[in-house]
Amino acid sequence: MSKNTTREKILQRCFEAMEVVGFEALRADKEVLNLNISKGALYHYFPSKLDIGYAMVDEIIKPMYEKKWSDLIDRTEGIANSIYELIETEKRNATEKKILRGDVLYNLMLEMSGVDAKFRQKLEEVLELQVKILQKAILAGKNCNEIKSGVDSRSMSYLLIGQLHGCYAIAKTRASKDVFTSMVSGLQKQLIDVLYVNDPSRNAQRATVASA
Amino acid sequence: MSKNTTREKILQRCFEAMEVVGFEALRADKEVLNLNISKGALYHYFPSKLDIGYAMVDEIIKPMYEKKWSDLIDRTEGIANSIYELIETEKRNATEKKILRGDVLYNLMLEMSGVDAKFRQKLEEVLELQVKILQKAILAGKNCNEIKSGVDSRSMSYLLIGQLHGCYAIAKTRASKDVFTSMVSGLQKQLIDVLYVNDPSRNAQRATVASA
DNA sequence: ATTTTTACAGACTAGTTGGTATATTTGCTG
DNA sequence: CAGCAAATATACCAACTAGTCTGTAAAAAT
Repeated sequence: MSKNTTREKILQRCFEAMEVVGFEALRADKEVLNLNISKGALYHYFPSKLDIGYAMVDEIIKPMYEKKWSDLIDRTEGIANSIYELIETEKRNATEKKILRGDVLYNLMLEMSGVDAKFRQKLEEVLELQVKILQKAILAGKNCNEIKSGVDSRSMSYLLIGQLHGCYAIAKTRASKDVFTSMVSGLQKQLIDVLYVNDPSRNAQRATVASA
Repeated sequence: MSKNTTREKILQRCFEAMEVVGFEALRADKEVLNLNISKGALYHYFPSKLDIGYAMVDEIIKPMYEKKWSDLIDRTEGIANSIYELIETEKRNATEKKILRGDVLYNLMLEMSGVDAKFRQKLEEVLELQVKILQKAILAGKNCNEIKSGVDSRSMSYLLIGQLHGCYAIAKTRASKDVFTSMVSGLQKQLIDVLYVNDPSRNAQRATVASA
């Protein structure tokens, strides 16, 4: 899978630790020591801790979130259904542990946006990447009459991504996976009212029954 | 206003600093030194830094968020309008600086929920306080036929508060007040579709014209 | 073959952190 | 005013932080 170079091993390990504790609390030298990689090697590949952070965003997080929405890229039909299904996946993938950690990108956004300008800019890129994919999909959904013509694709994309963020944040504080799933379900219901011409949850049910 | 005791001065100053940099980055001793209060006094009133945090949540943040939603407490009519107006206020109060900082409670939730159990529990209390006020209001709104009977008051409350959180988070990363106001406007439009029997934005317009 | 560059190792440092120990002052009570 | 506790000052500390320094072994270039 991964190239398994020292640099990539460092990055992966630091990312996994950062997912759990956040960036500021990450102790990069201690993490890599567990891989029998010395501090010298660490600072050979990365001039500073912040540079590890930048690399994590560019090389791990950005591709990760691009993949997350990849179902929507260059679609011309079945879009309403796909969006609904992607949100459904978000629920399915939730575990108690993941909810306690929250979403890596969202956590980083709140932690680092105010701390370092370059970090903020890189996180903004990832955010914008998601928004653009979603925006294009909503536009296409309007074209094929699956999505109501009244919705503004750009602001709806921001809102939807922000709303998902909200679900993660509240569920993290409530420390409850159930809170997360029920909030996301509520979000889906809202979308059916606001976004879709037809109700995609029916298709989803059909699909679920068919695959059972 | 405030009692101006040493303890309260410490708490207020630490809170103001914490609003900007977060809890972990707060240097309580250096903050109070600027008030000519020594480290000895600080640790006389608070056994540890975490205890300062707990006190900030209990004595400053909790009342702050209770006040924020106080318009909804024990109301029996004009509820849809009041909710709409409170969200409108959120937009009005936004400044570029505030958006860069984000919302104190939300920031703390993401920063501290995973770090300290007692902190999480205290933040959960504040969250729950807001949810309960909103939930009661939505219930009352259903009673007086201002809010659609189909909505579940509890999950809708969570969702609404989470959605506001989402607006703050995205706007912080985009570093733009405009992003915030446009997201909140989008949220209001959704609520009109999903929540309200009549469109409260018309009343709001009427009220705005009348007060001008 | 020799020089140069890359990749690493690990001891070391300067600065910071939250917190303590001890001494001194203040304000109250009898 | 004596005595005592609360309030405050200040020097101090151990642990920890990100990052540097010096050195070396292997690879690559010349």
